[in-house]
Order: sequence, then C-alpha cells, then structure tokens
Amino acid sequence: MGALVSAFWLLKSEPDVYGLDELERAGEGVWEGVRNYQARNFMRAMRTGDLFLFYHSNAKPSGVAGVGRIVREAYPDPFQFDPKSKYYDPASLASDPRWSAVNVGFVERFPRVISLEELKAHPGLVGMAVVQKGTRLSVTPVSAEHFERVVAMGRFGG
DNA sequence: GCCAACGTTGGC
DNA sequence: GCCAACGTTGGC
Repeated sequence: MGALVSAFWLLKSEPDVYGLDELERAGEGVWEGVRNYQARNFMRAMRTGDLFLFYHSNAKPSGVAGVGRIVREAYPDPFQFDPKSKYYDPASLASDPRWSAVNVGFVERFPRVISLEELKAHPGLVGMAVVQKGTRLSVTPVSAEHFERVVAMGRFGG
C-alpha cells in the first residue's frame, strides 16, 4: 500500500528559504506556501511514498540537490488563515480551504547539485517541465524515466 | 538588479 | 468574456 511508489515529482524551493539542508537536519518538513492552482492540484494528487527531486531555485547554481519523499498527503495549508503570514489569503474559506500543504521526508543528498544547465544539456531529459523555457511551476510531475535518469546523474555524475 | 514569461485580477 | 495592468517567478 503506502510502500509502493506511485509517482514522481519535482519540487522547487529557494534554499535561502527552505532547502535540502534543512530537510536533512529535521528529517521531515512541511511543504507550504504554494499559491498557484496548477501546483496545488499536483500536490493534491501526491500519495504517501511518492518520491520527488528537490530542486533549488535562485541558487548558485540552481539545480537538483537530492531526493525527498511525501510522508503526509495534502491537507489545508495553515498559513492561508494566518493574517500575519506572507502566505495569508483572505479569500480562502475555512469551510473550503483554497491551498494545500504536504509533509515531506528526507531521502538522500546527491554528492553534487545537478545544475539546470546540465539538465538542459542532457538529451534524455527533453520534455521535462523544469528544462522547458518559461515553466515556472514550483510543483511538476516527473516521469519515472526522467526521475531515474536525474538520480543516476546525481549519484554517479552522469 | 534586470527582465522575460506567465498567472491573476478587475474594469468594462 | 476580453484584455490591460499588475504581480510573481526565477534564470541570468
């Protein structure tokens, strides 16, 4: 049941805000603050045990730093109801929360970050959302093939 | 810090 | 429902 990996994802975060280092230290964390409907819908489709590529955006270099796992499926993001939070959404109703969060766990850190440049240059990753021009979505599905390929690059350099 | 890309909002 | 204005993302 929950042990089966059903899907793969890529999640973007700015490491200055929330990075793989922090997830590794804590072991588990909350993926919150997503305020885009498409990304939210993907989050709601996540299942416990799904694996994801942890992508560092606005970093030097930007790229995939490692792997995480979904440990709790989507639930209402508490920050949408907190007027003091930058993620506060006054239009979201408690009876029908607009935004979701998931909990994530640490799986592995690659020996090196696979930069966006490398991802773009790899012929086996054509079509992956993160390498497509103009794709800013912070949550995207990844095919099993692409996921395995990036993990292989991260572990073995290529 | 700049700016292209693109999502959202709101006037009409 | 159109679309201009505005805001955000994120590479560079």
